[in-house]
Amino acid sequence: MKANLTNLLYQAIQSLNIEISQEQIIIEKPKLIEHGDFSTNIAMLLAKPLKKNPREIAENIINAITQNDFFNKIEIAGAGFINFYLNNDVLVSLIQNICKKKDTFGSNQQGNNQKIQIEFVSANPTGPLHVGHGRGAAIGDCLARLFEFSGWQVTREFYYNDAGAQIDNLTKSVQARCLNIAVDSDEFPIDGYRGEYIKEIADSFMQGKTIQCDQETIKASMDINDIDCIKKYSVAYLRNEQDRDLANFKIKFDVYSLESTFYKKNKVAEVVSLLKQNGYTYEKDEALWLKTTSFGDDKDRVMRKSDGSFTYFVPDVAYHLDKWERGFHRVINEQGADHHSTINRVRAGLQGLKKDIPPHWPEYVLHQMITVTKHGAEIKISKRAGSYITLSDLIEEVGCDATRYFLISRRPDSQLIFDIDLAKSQSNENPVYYIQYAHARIEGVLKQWGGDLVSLMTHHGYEYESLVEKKLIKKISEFPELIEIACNELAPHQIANFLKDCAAELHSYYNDSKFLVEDETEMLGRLSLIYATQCVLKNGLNLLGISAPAKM
RNA sequence: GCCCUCGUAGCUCAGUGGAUAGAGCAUCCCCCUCCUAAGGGGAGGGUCGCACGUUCGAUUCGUGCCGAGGGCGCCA
Repeated sequence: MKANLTNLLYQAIQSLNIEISQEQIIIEKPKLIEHGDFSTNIAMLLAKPLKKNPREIAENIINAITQNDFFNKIEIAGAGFINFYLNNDVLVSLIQNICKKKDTFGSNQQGNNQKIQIEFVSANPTGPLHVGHGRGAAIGDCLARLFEFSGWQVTREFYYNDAGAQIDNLTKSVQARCLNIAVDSDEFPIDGYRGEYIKEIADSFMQGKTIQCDQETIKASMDINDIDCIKKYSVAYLRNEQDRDLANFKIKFDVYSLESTFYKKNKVAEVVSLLKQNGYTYEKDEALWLKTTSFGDDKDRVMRKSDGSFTYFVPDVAYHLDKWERGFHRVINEQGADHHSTINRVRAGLQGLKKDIPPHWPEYVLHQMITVTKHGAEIKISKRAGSYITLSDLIEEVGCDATRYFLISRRPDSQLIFDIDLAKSQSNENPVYYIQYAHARIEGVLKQWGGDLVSLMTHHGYEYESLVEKKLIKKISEFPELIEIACNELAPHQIANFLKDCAAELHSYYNDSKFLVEDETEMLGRLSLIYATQCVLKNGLNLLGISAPAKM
């Protein structure tokens, strides 16, 4: 429709002998329905070069517009905007098109079936997932759904460190708890993990239980000095717990990548020697450094510590080289903003390999911190995890749907306050229920009607005249454009906001008009509009991973 | 000190180079003889952190300052 309009304007302006390129014509969708379905500011842009009053130019343009099949009203407004109003036939076909496309309405083939990998959560198995992981999970999964809806072949991936210093730390903590050393005792490891879950793992280990993880069965040896077994057992225990939390959050990964595999397959060593060979490293203070300053970093970074082990970003570079070699020319990493310093290092490492990897590959979406409040006060402590609120705490308190909604509904780069009271105790006023209720209400009407849905795709003769109808039609027809924007800007929160607005328009319509009326033309016209709205709500909720109930 | 993100209504947050800056919560008023009131209609509430610049037009872009959070480890 936009292209049609651009073309229409282009023809008109050319016929006035005004020099212009198609790209200069910007079509907007006015915020207010009173300003029409489309508008353009072209007359204002032409005012300066033509040295003419913008309203006068607008008038000339309107007079030059030839007959067309789309608009029944074109007028000048404000400082020189030209507003276009769609005619009823176009509105009817917009609605019927949505009803016909149903589940696929809003989807597109922008991705052209190319591969994209989205890495998210990537929590190390050293404790239960916290709310920050939850935010990452919601954002990452929603991005994945958005890209699938946009014609991409998506791989969801989870990377974790199963070897480094933090795992040793976990092992020592569990061992200390096996020995019944209190967490506040001087004998407890200084940087040890102090949450209750460490005690649970220790107890379970001392009872000689077995754990099933990644097709491997691990039996607790009950031997306090069996460091290797404690390590394997603890990691498996926590991996299982994280998987359970993610499953409760309706999130599934396609691939899990382990840091240790990049050591085992010699990939880390290969990366190091390649960087050395390309002249991007030097020795200093018994450590090996990477010249990240060659790629815009403010200082060089240590790759190999003086104790001989590598810093975390070296295997990360190996991992990303692996992603590249697996054919993912588009990769998005979703992580907490506290990790933002890795971006430069990983990209610098990849550039240093001289493998023709683009400088801004991979892409990153960083999310800011979350504050959880209850009864007006911040809460920081959960019993099991000790120092933080877990994702499962949240899901248990407010449910999966509401948790997902609140974690996705804000821009990733703004700090977010998760108000448990709002999400839970005032659940009647909750946006997620508000949206779901709109969907269920429509279902109720359609069920009561009980007619053939096909008749909603072929009806004719009804005039959409009321303001509520026009606003609703405008809203739902913007859905495909919204998908493109959310996908291009990596901004899934826009879906949540859109759905809330869409539900609001529906509720207004519901209160304003009766659908199951005597007049068949009237009934079918209105029912087709709410059915189209239901399709949009359902598709949108699905992109957020939130259920669309038929009844509430 | 340097780098990144943010600063919009009492609170939580959207949004935009253009038309009267929006929503939810909270406050106040009104609406079920009627397809689900988990709903709707209305009222009040704003120096879009501050200043300067670019522009026909800035809340949006740029610079500086102030404030919040994060990063500046041979932690991840």
